[in-house]
Amino acid sequence: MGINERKEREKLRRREEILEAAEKLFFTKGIDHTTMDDVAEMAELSKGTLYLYFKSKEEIHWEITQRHLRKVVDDMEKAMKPGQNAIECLLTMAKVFVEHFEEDHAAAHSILFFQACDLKTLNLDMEEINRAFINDSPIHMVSEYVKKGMEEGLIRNDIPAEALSSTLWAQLLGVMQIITVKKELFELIHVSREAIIESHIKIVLNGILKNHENS
Amino acid sequence: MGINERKEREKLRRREEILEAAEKLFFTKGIDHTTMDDVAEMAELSKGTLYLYFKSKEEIHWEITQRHLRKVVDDMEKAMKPGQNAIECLLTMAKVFVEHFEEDHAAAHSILFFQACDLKTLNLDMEEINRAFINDSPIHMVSEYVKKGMEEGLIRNDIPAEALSSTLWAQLLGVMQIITVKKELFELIHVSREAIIESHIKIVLNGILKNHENS
DNA sequence: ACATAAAATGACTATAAGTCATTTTATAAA
DNA sequence: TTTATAAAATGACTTATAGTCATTTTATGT
Repeated sequence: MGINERKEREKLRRREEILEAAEKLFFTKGIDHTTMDDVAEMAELSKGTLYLYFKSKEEIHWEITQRHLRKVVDDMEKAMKPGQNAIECLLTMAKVFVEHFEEDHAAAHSILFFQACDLKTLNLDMEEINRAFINDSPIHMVSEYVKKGMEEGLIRNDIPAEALSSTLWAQLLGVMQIITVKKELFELIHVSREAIIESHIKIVLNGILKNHENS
Repeated sequence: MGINERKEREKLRRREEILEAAEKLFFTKGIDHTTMDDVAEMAELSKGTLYLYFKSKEEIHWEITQRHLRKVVDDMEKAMKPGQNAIECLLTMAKVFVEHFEEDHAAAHSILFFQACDLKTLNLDMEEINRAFINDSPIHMVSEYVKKGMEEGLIRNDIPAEALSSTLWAQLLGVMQIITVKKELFELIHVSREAIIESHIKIVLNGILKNHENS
């Protein structure tokens, strides 16, 4: 009785189609200006059907963001070169992340939206939060290399690895957010996007390196 | 003919009343759950009247946020003690800012909202942006003390002061954002709010201090 | 061919921002 | 005091869009 299996596949495929339609629209007209009617039309389905596959527009948005983040993690892993030390790895990761923001504005917008979005309003269950943030998100990879860096004696070890990693992630997102949404402001004060990123990297690098004077 | 002056005062007063009503509601029921009808009722006016004084709900929100930021700057200035060096001043400022976030959740929410909000969607004119971000915002004060710190030889001077200040601000906001909206996530991985803030301060402090080995 | 369950539909409801023709109020002029 | 006019205020209405649900269509098994 392979019919149920086939139906299951078809349901997943339809889900995919909806996500693809939504992603295309989010990319071209922006999330805020994409309505559920737009998504339904693009997916060649009725609006009601969308709600059989997703419980809200936000859930669609959330799923697409998760994909973007998985893609970033994937690209980060590909960019790693053997023989790099932990610091070099972290710098590579930051570079890949920044490039993603430049190359895919819809992805950037999505990631920033959920970065700014209150977890409570998403009412995901704990398992989903766990999976999304601990396993699929770059924050997990940051944590991995921070630990490695501490073991290698390159990164200061007077801050717990989890706290330090979360902080690095939060700081980078803060920087990416401000240069993305407050672009005009920085033009006004003649500070370029690149200058801010460079400044961020310099500060953080200096901030996390083990100080050989004191250790 | 003092009538026009009196009318002008009354108009400003009414504007104030609307902002006060809105702020009260934002504080008690949150911005998202406050409708313009709510504000109108609280201000004992009709909804139409609100739109004679503000062009949108967002404009009311924006004005209230500006007030919160001015209050923060004010408190920062009060907290300064004579004889503090630039680094101590910057630490005091960070402390005051963090305390504000703890004490007034509505203010925190407002500030984070506009931090995440695209400048373009606000369509403010350049003058207003200038006033808001360059004059009234804590970022200006950060910049002032960063420059002082560079002159005192305490802060590294291989990064332009404006870029460094903007970065510090962006990083701190990124950290405040994540600990505010992703509280549950950090509970899950057993990292406290305080641990993240401490970690942030340590990294940044170490990151901006002039390295006496290299200079 | 028929019965049943699963999937899909789209007209409908709900909510809330923003508008505008009309009414009310305050001031100035006759 | 009455009347004309401008300023301020009103609230019913329009618009936009997320989300629902009774009904219809399609697919499967008997």
